[in-house]
Amino acid sequence: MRQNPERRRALLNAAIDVLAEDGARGLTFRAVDARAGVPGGTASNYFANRSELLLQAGAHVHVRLAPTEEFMARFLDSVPSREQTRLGMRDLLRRVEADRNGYLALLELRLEANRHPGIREELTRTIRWTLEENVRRHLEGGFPGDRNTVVTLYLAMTGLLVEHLTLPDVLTDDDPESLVDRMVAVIVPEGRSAR
Amino acid sequence: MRQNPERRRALLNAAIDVLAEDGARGLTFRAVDARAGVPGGTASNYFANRSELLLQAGAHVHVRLAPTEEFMARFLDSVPSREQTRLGMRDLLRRVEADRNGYLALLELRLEANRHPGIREELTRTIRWTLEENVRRHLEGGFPGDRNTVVTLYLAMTGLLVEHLTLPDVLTDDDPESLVDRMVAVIVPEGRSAR
DNA sequence: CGAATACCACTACAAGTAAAGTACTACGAT
DNA sequence: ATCGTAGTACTTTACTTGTAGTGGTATTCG
Repeated sequence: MRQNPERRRALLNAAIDVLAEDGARGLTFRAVDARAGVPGGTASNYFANRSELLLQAGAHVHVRLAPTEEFMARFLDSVPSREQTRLGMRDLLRRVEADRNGYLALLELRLEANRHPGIREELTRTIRWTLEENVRRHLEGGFPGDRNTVVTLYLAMTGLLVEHLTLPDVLTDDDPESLVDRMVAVIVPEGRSAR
Repeated sequence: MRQNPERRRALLNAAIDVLAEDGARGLTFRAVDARAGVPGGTASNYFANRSELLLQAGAHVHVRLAPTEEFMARFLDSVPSREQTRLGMRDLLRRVEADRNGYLALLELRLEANRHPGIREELTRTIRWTLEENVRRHLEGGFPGDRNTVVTLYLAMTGLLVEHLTLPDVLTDDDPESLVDRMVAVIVPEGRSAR
């Protein structure tokens, strides 16, 4: 088993792109080699088997999709309001559009989770933590709405991203940005926090 | 090319189950044969190639997931209210839980849509029509809320179903039914129609 | 009523494809 | 000089597909 961490990262990024572009069906060692631009057989030397590759790709996807520290700092410093929440959702949309493959790979991994308990645990833990962090920051920061508001927002945003990435022409009357705006307007109350 | 419609339907149902259980990676003619309990080579005789199989499975999934006529009639006869909307969402959840594989296959097909324009068109057309029908019925029926309400509800419900089917333990504090209830409470205004 | 025909189920085969794993050589860094 | 890695090449295995061929059944026509 080879150890070069830089190359390992490159292979994981390639695996994420392969997942997004060719689906779980296309995720083979050789396909990852090709996508990473390394000679055939390399991925074999870095991952014991397909499951191991999937698992590590699942962990790496969150690194790629995480918000920048800079944005988080700015968000936490702001005056809590519905408008700030709107900007937060817009930033999420922007990040996903900037790394379309990352989020598509996450969707592929969600479906793989039905078959691989290891991946299910990994994704559940990470996504659950992210959601709970969002709830905590929202409530402690004094943003308008309660837990249900945040959870509903999370679900609607998930639906929007799925729709936008897989069947963009279903919601073609609206560009996704204004769709986000109107979604926030429906879900988040206007005033300060309810509780 | 064989024509027996009963057998064709059985093969399509088997294809949907294979998609859900083994993913796009596992969808081969032989796997469909095995799942349908027919001798090997049968699916080859009913579908020209894999794309054709996917396309017809995509069309058939909507047949499996469609609400019963009986429910629709009862819904249309009811007095419009947030409570009725809640029951409608609960029924959707019930249907999806009753045909878990159908909805999972739909998610697999959504991801395949990124690669097959034919499937993308098929799914876009059907899902778009369904959404627009929901909007129309909601508004014409005098249910509370406007277009944004219905679209937001659709997106949140999509997110909820994705979450519930792929990573059920992310939202484990709440059983999905009460989650639906609270989601509707957040999104749909209490009173009669706003416009 | 019987025979012919058309369709289908099922078995079996043949060939092609691709994926995985590993052995081997060369190279570079320590 | 040695250890770990890059890169190449080969072998083996497994899987998938497509189709030919056979036998059975239902339907239609004389």
